[in-house]
Amino acid sequence: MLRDFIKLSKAISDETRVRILKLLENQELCVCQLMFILEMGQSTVSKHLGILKNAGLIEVRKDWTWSFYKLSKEGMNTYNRKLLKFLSSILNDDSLILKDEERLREVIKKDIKILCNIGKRT
Amino acid sequence: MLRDFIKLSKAISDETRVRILKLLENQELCVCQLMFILEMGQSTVSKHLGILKNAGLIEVRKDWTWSFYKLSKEGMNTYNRKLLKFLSSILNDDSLILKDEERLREVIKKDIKILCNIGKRT
DNA sequence: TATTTATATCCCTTTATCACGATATAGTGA
DNA sequence: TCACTATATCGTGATAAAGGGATATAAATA
Repeated sequence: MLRDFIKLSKAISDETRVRILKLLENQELCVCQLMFILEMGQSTVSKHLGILKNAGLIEVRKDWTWSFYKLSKEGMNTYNRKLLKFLSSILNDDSLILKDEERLREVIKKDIKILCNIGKRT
Repeated sequence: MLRDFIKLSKAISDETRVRILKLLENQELCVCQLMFILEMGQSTVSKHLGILKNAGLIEVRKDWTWSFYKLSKEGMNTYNRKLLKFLSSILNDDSLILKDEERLREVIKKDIKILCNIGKRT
């Protein structure tokens, strides 16, 4: 349906959301980890994740007190599957994407408990 | 580059522009023909065509007094080529797209000179 | 040259989107 | 139960996009 396609298309028409998708290609991440990498407020990150989830591109896994987001694997329609595959093939040498991945490597070295508290006090 | 991808993505994040692209899959069309099919004002159609052209998805051919738009063939980057191919594979059974193609068949039966005058007086 | 025609551009109004702070919710641990 | 934490949602102001009328431009024609 055209409306579904537009919804999907709008979901990826935002720099922050593309950055999130590219980050999630590496591994699942929680909101506070993304806050740290993207240097954005909690409500902003959460809303972007909501839009991506609503478009069916990502899914959540609740673990302890954190919500871990990852790229959708199952139950995806044709558009979404093709799109994620396409996305994974592009932008891998983009400077901003590379910078984000650099920051991702920092993040996964830190204890998530400490990181999220740091994130909260900035 | 991420910015280019976002620009492309925004270009296809609008129902009217996707309808235009799907119409141009059939054949090249001028502004007044699109006005008739889409039932939209001249400035609106022209602006959408400008956005698609700016994103590199379509190109113009001036013939007589008309500007005929068609899908880009050459000089396209990877994103655009892949995207147009993807677009051609989807939405072909969407009701609105089918309705547009129905209307397209009407349009190409008419003399373009008469059609464009009709379009102007509505 | 003056006029008509097709299209592009400008301007305005309405609507959508983004980012953020504040608040709500839901689960954890004391 | 009460405080704490991670996330979601609400409200708001700023910016961007959509649609359309009015105007500008450029080519064709009288």
